[in-house]
Amino acid sequence: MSDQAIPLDAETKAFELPEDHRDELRLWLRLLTCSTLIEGEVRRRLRERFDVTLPRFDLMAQLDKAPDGMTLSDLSKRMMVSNGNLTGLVERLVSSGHLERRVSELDRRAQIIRLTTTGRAEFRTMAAEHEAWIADLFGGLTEKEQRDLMRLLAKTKFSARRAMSGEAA
Amino acid sequence: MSDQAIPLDAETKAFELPEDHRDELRLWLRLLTCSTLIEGEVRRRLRERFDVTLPRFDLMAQLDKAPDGMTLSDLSKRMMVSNGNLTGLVERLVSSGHLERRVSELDRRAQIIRLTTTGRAEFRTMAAEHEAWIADLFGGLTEKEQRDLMRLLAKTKFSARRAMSGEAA
DNA sequence: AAGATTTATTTTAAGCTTAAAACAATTGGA
DNA sequence: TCCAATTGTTTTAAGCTTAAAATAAATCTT
Repeated sequence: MSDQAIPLDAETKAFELPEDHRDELRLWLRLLTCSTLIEGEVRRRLRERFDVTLPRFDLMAQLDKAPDGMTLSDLSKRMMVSNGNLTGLVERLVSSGHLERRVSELDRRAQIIRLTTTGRAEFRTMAAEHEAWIADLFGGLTEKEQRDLMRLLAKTKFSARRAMSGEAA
Repeated sequence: MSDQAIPLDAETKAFELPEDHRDELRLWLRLLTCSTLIEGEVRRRLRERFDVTLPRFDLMAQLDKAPDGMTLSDLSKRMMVSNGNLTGLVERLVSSGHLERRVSELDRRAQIIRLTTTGRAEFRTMAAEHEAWIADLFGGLTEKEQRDLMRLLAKTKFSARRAMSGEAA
């Protein structure tokens, strides 16, 4: 009779055996590689073609969807970046004439940020080209593959959010 | 007879009609959201649990796989970051005793960077926990879904690389 | 209404990141 | 050999990013 018997039933976690999670790690690294690769290329092209940074483009993209403007807090939630980050970003885009800020009438702490006419026009030019780049970068996937990937990423997002909100699997 | 007749055959691109690429854009934004979400959480936990930044963790991860060390150039290729970026990162980790550098005997321009004994031990502690976090974050996907996602991301990476190397679809 | 809490934003300090220029050592020819 | 091109690294300038502290206005409680 063996002294170091290990339960055959994997569900029996009495010994808290270190499980092998290398597959999930590989999956994460691949997801990160894809994201980094594409983001880097988009960043490079935005700089090259329009002399604009990706964070500025992203900020303008959010505002383009909100004709009446948004507050900094709304923006920071949408963009998943810190409030302090936006302060500087908005400041630079106001200086360059792409954005305008006005104090909210309902809440004197808050500012409403909006695209200027120029800012909106410039953004739309960039956005059209940007959209074509993305289509090109994902062009090697069939429509079905794109749909499948879309679905799996939705599930991944949901899975991560649940794990982040502190639950049991 | 209509003046603004549009060719019924979508393949006939004589007019270069602006195509609709919103689906690819949505796919890209979802990929980016997943990546940002998970990366942010990993960053937060690394700081909270080990007081370490993600770039430092990533650098140590590369070096852990190379017992004999790597040059800065090798590292920058692997990590997809600039050389100048690594200079500072390595400098800080050498200061903290996690890394050591020695001049290559074959090429006096190059330095070989390695984990110190301490650095390696600390990294492995962190890596084990990190792996469990990732498994948790991806835990909502079945094994099949993980395999499918893996395959689709491989294809995405391939697609992006091809688009970046300047080819026709 | 006063005081406590929350919410919106800015500031600060530190670190990450890049592109471009500079520098240094190596390699490949003529 | 000498010189040009390449390769490995650092420096510089600018901008991005965050967490934490500070400030200010609104809201809630009693």
